[in-house]
Amino acid sequence: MVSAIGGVRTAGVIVETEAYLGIRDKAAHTYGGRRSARNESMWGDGGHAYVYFVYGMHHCVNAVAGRAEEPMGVLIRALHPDEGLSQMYARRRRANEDTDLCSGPAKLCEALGITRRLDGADLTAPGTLCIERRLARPLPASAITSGPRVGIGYAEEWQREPLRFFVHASPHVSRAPATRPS
DNA sequence: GTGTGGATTATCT
DNA sequence: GATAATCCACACC
Repeated sequence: MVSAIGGVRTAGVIVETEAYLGIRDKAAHTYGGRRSARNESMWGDGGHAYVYFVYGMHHCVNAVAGRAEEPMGVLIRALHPDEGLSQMYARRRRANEDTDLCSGPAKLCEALGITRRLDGADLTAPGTLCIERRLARPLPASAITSGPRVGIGYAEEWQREPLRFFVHASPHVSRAPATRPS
């Protein structure tokens, strides 16, 4: 994932995501067909960004995945930063090491300068925000682990669905693999 | 190292 | 008026 703001590129390899499965997923902003100005871009065609603001101070970014009128998305939870690190440190004064820059959905938005101004951006074409192929070859499936999603305690049975995906060997994921849910 | 609670505001009811 | 797809600081072990 790449941002280019004010001519400065910052980028990293996506190492952690969560899936949100549309109107039937209780954890999704679009559960039950809820549609509003805030989540409008989730209802557009896939390949665009959905950027939202939470907890009065944080932004998070999704890649919209469904077709138009199918509000599915992939929350980008962590990156392995590999370009524009000095700019990331400038945006995140509190970070002391590379693993503090993008190891969380709100952190990576701060590091890449992503705000609601970029809501709806086309991720498939070069621009201020886009997703590029950054690895020479895809990771093997064995490098990726799934587990329960994070921060959605209100979602009842959907809470435990293994819809979080992360590269288990990466030190840049947002937290250690979840210990078994009883 | 681990656990707990405060910050802070857009958005919806 | 309540809630939220989070992060950070600080207390305590």
